[in-house]
Amino acid sequence: MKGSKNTNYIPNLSYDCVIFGFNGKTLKILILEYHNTGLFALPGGFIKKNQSLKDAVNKGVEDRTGLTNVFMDQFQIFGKLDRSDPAATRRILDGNNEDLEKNEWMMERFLTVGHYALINYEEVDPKPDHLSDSIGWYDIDNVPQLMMDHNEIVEKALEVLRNNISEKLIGMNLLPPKFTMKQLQQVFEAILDQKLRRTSFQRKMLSMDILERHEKLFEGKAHKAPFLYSFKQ
Amino acid sequence: MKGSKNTNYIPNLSYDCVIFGFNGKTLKILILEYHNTGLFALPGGFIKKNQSLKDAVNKGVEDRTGLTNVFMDQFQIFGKLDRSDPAATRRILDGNNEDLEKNEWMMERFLTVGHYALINYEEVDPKPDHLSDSIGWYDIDNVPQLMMDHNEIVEKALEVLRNNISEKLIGMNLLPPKFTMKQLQQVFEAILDQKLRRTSFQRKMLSMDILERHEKLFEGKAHKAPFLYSFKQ
DNA sequence: TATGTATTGTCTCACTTTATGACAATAATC
DNA sequence: GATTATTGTCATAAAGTGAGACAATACATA
Repeated sequence: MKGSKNTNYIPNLSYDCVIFGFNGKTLKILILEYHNTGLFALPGGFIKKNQSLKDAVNKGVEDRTGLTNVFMDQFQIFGKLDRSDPAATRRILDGNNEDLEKNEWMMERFLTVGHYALINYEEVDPKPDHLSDSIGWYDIDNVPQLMMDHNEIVEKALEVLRNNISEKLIGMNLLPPKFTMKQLQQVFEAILDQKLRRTSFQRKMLSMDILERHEKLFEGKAHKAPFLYSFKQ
Repeated sequence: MKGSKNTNYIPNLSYDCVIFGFNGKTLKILILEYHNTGLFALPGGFIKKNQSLKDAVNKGVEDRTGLTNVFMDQFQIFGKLDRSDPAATRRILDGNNEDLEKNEWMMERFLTVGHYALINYEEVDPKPDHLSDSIGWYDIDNVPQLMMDHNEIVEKALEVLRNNISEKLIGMNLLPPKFTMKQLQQVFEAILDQKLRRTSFQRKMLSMDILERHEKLFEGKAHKAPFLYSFKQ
């Protein structure tokens, strides 16, 4: 996008992605901060004219996390008239010494396609892109003020994640390939933001016939070692 | 959009809407046929540059059904590279003696925002728009071949409807304000495409405390008259 | 080596929800 | 007045869930 009129991208349309990770205790999301602006935002970008939406988002997430084959889903397009903020865009371009005139198209109204991604926190090495100072993990209940309507996008993403966790079993994407029952429970608890009963949870998970039991995990702790599990198939 | 370059609309972005109705027996959707083309399609359209996505879709549905305040929700954006079909668009414009050059922008790649709407079948008087020959109801299991990826959009819409019917109680939008328990059950059965148990269904609906019971409905049939219900609030 | 500690896997019992069938009530017909 | 089809509700069985109990066990400590 650097130093050119917009001949490459679909105009007026962007994507944003709420990237969830789980560090064993709390649910986190990736947020980036733009150079010299104090502006926080979700990772996002534009769709090339010869690129599918899916490819565009995958590419964006890969660039920022180094991960490929990330579980990801779009959940809503945000299309309000007043959601864009050209002043903020201008500040970002200014802060990076980008040519304003040549990026005029970015000041227009944008609709954005909201996505969420679930990734294994431990495998990720977030990298800031060329416009950003930093990219980092924030606890889901401690998200700073974000630009435009990005806070609303985060709220919606979390809502969708909560609705989907039980039926679609997508929580697996937040864990390493092998995990203990306790870890699985902690993921559910972090997403739903409520305590679950250990015995009921275990019974339910096992009865669903989706887990494969492996060797035990010896952590060196003074108690019975738990089994490791993976998702079947 | 008639006779102008595209200065009014967001380029490369459209909406399509799967409009569901229920005639008492089967679930139906509205499909339109373009003049002199034999092309069937979902009702859809473009978003004006100074119009929110929601307003655009509401307007489109109102124009075609005469209904305002229709229950509607977006469920997915379709963004594959090859989903557009400029040849079909050209046939539609040709069939209506529209100026091809002035509508050149319509031949570009489009992403579309899929919506579904639920309406009271009996209140609707579908009207073809100026490009269309006819608009009419089709049984959900007897949908003709549609242009572009519209069949896929219908499939997805139905899937989303099925997933949402139980938890979000959106089925009410398919019924008149007052209805019998049997009618309500028939809506569920049509959407889920499976028989439900009368007693369990009734008990569940009543236990949810969402229905208000009214006078009985005397249909002139030789059996006990059922109560009429409406949704609370 | 023996004992203590924290956590795990599983079981039990009470309680709630759901499935399935039974049955009386009733609006219209014969 | 008897018949018919459907409705509203109850009875019982089956399945699922909540809450706690308890033995098993991996390691720490003595």
